[in-house]
Amino acid sequence: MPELPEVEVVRRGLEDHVVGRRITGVEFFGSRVVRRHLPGAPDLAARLVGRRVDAARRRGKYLWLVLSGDDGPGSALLMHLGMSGQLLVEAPDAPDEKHLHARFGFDDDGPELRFVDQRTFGGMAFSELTPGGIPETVSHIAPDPLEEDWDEELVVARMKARDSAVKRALLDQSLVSGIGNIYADEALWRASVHGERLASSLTRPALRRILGHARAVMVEALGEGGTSFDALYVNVNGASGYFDRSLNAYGQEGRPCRRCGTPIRREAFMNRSSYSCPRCQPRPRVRRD
DNA sequence: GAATCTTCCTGGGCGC
DNA sequence: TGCGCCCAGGAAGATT
Repeated sequence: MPELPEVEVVRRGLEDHVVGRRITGVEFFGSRVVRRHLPGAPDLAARLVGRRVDAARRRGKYLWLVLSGDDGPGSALLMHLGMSGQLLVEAPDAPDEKHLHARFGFDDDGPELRFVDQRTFGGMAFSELTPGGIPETVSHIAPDPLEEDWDEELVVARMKARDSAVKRALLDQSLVSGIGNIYADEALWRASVHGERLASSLTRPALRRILGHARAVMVEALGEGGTSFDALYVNVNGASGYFDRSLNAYGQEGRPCRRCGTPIRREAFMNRSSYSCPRCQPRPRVRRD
């Protein structure tokens, strides 16, 4: 599924193939893809037609296309890929995908942009931008570790004040964005910390280490993800090479830990799964869910 | 106000 | 073969 590195690959693809082009046609298939745009699909389409795409930006797993023609901070088409969303740049005569939800045509009659989503957790909406250039509807989302103005010390301080499990804090997008279940497990494995440890019980250096590992693993994934996509195909492919070769914990149940050889365990956590090494990442004495 | 839980959704994989 | 169930995931909104 698309995680932050994959979303960044998509953003770069949009920068290459969509920015600078003027939208001339918009089609939505079904209403679910625009469920966060309360005025509905016709309203969203009307807001987009005739607008040029000036930039493609990202925070965490949110993507947005900055639209031309506004005074002030501007406006954008905000998108989230959810679990299975794909943004594809394709020839207009290419066959429709089974789970096609939206199609955008441009004034140069070149490749169109399509939003395809099997599990329909993804979606899009129109949003005004704040003076800082962030869509208003996601202004509560904290910066992600790959942003230039990422303030690690601020995040460490806020985590230190958290009376909840450190993995829960890592997944809280208002604290730090872009870290999903996979990268949370990988960062905690690298730091040799169990995800149910209370964030407030960890030392500041330990929290720094965890955040540093989260950033590092995403940078490494971005490096690999960036090479596995065709230039004309803005793709999202969670099953690409990186996941097969480089994961140390996530999805590795029963396989030997690459550090100590102990079989990786899987545990239920927050209605999903957590993977960790029983020896390197001992569970805290008092379990917190 | 903070922390936690529920809900949304589809299709692959599995057991029977 | 076909049916039913479980699981995966992010984030908004509801609940504690």
